[in-house]
Amino acid sequence: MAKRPNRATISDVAQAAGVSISSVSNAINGKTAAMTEETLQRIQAAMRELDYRPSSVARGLAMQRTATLGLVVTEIETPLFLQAVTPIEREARQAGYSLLLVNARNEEDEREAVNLLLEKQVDGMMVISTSDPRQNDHLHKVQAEGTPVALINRADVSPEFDQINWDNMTGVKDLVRHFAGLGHRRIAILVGPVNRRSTQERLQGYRAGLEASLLPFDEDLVRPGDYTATPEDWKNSIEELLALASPPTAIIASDDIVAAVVIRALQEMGKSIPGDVAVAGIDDQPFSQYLGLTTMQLPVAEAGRQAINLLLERIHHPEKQAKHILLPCPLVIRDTCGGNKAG
Amino acid sequence: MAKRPNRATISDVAQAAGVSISSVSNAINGKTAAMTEETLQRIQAAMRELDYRPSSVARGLAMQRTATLGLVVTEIETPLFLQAVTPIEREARQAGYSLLLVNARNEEDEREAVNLLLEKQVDGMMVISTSDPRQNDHLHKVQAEGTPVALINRADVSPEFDQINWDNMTGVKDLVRHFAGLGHRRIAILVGPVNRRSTQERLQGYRAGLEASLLPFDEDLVRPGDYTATPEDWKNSIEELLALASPPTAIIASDDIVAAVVIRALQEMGKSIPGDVAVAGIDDQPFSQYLGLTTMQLPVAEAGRQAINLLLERIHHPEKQAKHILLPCPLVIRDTCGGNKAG
DNA sequence: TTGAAAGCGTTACCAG
DNA sequence: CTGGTAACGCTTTCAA
Repeated sequence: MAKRPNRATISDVAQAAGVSISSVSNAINGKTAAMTEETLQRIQAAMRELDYRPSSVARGLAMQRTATLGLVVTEIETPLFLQAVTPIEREARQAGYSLLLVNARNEEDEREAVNLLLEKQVDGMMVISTSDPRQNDHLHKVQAEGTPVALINRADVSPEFDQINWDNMTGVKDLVRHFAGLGHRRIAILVGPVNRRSTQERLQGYRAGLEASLLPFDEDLVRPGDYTATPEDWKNSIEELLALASPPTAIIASDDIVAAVVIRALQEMGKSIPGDVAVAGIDDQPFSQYLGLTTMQLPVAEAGRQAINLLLERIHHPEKQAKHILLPCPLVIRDTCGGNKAG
Repeated sequence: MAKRPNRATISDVAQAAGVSISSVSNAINGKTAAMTEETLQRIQAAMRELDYRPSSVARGLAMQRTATLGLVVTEIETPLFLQAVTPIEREARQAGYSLLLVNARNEEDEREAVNLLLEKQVDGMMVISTSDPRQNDHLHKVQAEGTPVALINRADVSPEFDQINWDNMTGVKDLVRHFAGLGHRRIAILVGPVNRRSTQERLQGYRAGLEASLLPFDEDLVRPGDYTATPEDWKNSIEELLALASPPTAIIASDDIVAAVVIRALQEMGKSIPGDVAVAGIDDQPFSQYLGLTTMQLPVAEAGRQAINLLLERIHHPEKQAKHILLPCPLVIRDTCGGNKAG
């Protein structure tokens, strides 16, 4: 726990350059308008000489802003949300901010995480999580204390937060209509945890799609699952589905990984894809393109980009109203749904 | 850019509790041994009352340590290294540290990133990157200034840094021997960028494996590629490989994604896997298990875990010598190599 | 155009 | 056992 060897401070630089601390400070912060060329030169030389690096900690204390943003990510089964991290970090840094990353494993952990970020005095924070219903009172308090918050995939009803959400509803509706357009009349859907808002929206989209295609809704074709369901569970679901008197010719999986499992299961059962059964996923994970998987894209990176931009906007203009953005989930048509070149 | 409404400070608490600032500070930091129960109670009550949260910025300035660690990740094509982030964050937080995440897009960017972390006065930093040959002089300077550095996948020769590397050599050797043991005599390998150290090691492992299996080395079976090679490029490679007078019966892909492409290409050519051609990947990405892909695992999460533990160790005991750890890359035998239940 | 000095919120040392 | 007070490194205001 040894203290680090003292690095050069602003006063060292001032002394070396033979000027006052304020002048060095001004030089650092580009308030160079009213400064002799010579002084500036001397200061810069001294800084280089001493390998001076300003302390953002001290600066943070003095200015009451840290140039740091917080990102809280709920740890989920698939590393899906991690895809938002890279673009967020990029935009943050471009705007002169650093990123403090915190993982939250559950709701209580999230509170702790938020608290931590508050102690670190971040200038703003983003929270990305699954769409389970949650309490957001701690986040309201954060905003009340003056730290802007942007939410991804939370669908909080209050207009107070900047928010990005995905249009699961329309996405799945489009998917169903696409299948219907391909001639499918029995379209099954595997869904995740029912309490999750995304699940609800997808089911709505499913029904809406059927309706728009003049297809009847059949309870038997909806298989509830869970993100913790094992591959075995999903395989069983598939078998039951295919054992139906009138089995589905198309299956929408709850995510791309489940889709991959479904495809394997079907192949093991000797079914051809999409010949016997068409399949689509949800997510558009990186590997999906290599599977030729048709899927509904969840634009995670885009969500991150938009979230941080909203956040930055509001940090700079706290008086402006928060915005809610509903991101479209485009269909990515590849091979597993048929009708494509690879048919 | 409005200033945030002033939050309660330590002196507010002191005033409210009718004690001195020092006492509050002591209470916060658990130096509660020599304190009246009553004073403590009063202080705690005041803290709760005012919703007091200590400022880590101020504390950082006073203590010259920020309880923050930096993580520099080179942005790579596949999000492979992101798998290290979650475990690193977890361990960091458990140890009382926060994580500042910085993405570096290239070498120059890395310098900038490191500088940023230095300004933020992190107590230590980790760098994870591809194994291209690099200059590490800036990192040497960081350590010289007293900030410990741990490296993942850099294979720097100097003993000065804590380091985690993967034993690509042995891993690929094992893979080759596994194939040989299955009766394969023509084993092809697709490799990434040749200047990358991992590529070199894998080629060494490849040769060593052949030798150990008494198999001849055949230049034709080594297909150099590039992480930027398109799926088309890899398909062409496969076609050329299969057009050989004596075509391979087993293929080791340069990573799991390439393996997925290879598998698709083979399937499109009407080959069965592993019946006609066995395939293995390198990485063990999350999706690989759903493909039934046999692969050489790159224990990324484990590398992260070990790196941060080394780093923490050295932060607390700067006098101790840095350690180098070579992490084994175990084979994950699944279906695509044959010989397994799924044959 | 430059400099002195007062904060920023904590910790840590040293008297009382 | 408690309370002053001097750092910590920087920004900012106000004089000169």
